[in-house]
Amino acid sequence: MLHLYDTASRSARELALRDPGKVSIYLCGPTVYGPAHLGHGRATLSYDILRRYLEWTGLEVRLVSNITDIDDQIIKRANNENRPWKDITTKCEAMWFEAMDGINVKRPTDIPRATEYVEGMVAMIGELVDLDKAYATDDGVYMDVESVDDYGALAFQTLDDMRAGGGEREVVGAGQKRHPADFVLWKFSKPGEPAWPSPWGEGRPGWHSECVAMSLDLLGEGFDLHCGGQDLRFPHHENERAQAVALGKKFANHWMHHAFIVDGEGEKMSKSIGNVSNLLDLIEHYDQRAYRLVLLQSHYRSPITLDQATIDAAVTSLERLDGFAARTAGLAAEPDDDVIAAFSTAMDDDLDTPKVMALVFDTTRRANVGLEAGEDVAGLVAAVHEMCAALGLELSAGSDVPDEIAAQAAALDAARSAKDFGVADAIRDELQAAGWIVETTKNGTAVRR
RNA sequence: GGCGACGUGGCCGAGUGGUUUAGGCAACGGACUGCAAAUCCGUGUACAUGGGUUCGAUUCCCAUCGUCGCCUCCA
Repeated sequence: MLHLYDTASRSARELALRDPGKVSIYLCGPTVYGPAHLGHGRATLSYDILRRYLEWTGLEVRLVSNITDIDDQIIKRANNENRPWKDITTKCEAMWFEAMDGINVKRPTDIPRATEYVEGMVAMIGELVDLDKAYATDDGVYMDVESVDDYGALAFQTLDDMRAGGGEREVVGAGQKRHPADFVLWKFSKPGEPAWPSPWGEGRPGWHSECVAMSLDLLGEGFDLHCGGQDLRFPHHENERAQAVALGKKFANHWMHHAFIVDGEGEKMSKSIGNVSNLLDLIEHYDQRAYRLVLLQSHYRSPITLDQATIDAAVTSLERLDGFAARTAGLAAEPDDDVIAAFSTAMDDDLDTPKVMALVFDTTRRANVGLEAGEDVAGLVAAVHEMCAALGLELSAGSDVPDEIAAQAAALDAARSAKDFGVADAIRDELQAAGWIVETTKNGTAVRR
């Protein structure tokens, strides 16, 4: 069974399942006000890998991932561009899923939108107010963090320590808050802003409430796993948890956080892989699988550098794996037990995908060696495919070769047999110029792309 | 200032108190090839700096330098 690092307990522990055979996961999704960037890619790819592995082990995964479609950033952009905010959210959501499809990230099983949950959030905030754990001010309704005993459990800091630091930062909503860390649950709207009714006045929900309402509604109390980026650990996840705790509800049983990508300069997010800073550009310019492979070759809790060289290296590695797939295309067998066992062991150890990729490459090499020696390597080949598939990495044995290209390959072989090397080289150059990968095998010339 | 993470060979990136190696990419040498490509074999004073613990540290501890994240709305 999977042992996964748990942020709250700060140790790797078994991912305990509330319901046997089923995994309930909540993943904080995007705010749809711009294109999906490379950072979003790491998030979704990391959890796609987790999800696929869990499914591979035979578990039924329910993955809820929300769309935040009402938020200050959205309003700001709508005002700047003088167009309806829904126009922005609709288009950005469509682009988001286009990007997700492009990097082969499976759709969540549930995709709730914030705007669909406003009533539920109002009801929840009402309960908090009734419990005197939330209160209204002139600009909204705030959560009283001091009413939550263990507030700071995910921040690893007490409220006093938090207050001690961050000196020069502006405290939002300062004047009327009971504590500087109190966060907004409901924001009163200004004229012209999108607004929903509430007992305290028209407004919109704060960011931290939607995930609580949605996760508890769709997954129920004590769901298995809550995921997101390390920057969400605090304040977002802390604040989600605070609301659930204040309501007396059991929240996530396990917390998983992934690290960021940085660019070659060590900045938080890449702005310069070539000209690429968003996912759709990346997919357009590079092998879609390259980013996934880069992530698989490092650990999800380590920050990684993503620059031109990193992507290029991954693209080359993929060509190597594709070449292997092409070379072994006809072989079919049950995957080698030992390899698969090693795979499971590594994955169960906090998703040790770097070790798994080392295993994939080692297995590939062993199979290549066996192949030349004329041994039966079908089990190894099948194991490579099994592992890659379980990680969402699809190997390509190449597309169909048109008759005319096959004819050229045959002509190349004929020229070589006749020791007519000038002709042979010319044909090879021609094929390569047309984008075909030309390989010489024992059975003659093989082409693919 | 507080909290968290991190500094590994040309690059990316795992890992470990001690004999032989993560893995990928690149480079170089070799096998194979008509030549290549692919594949395979082999090669490279690696573990930020200074102390300490230890028979022995890249791995543990302390300090220093540097990097990154969070400390109110960013994956």
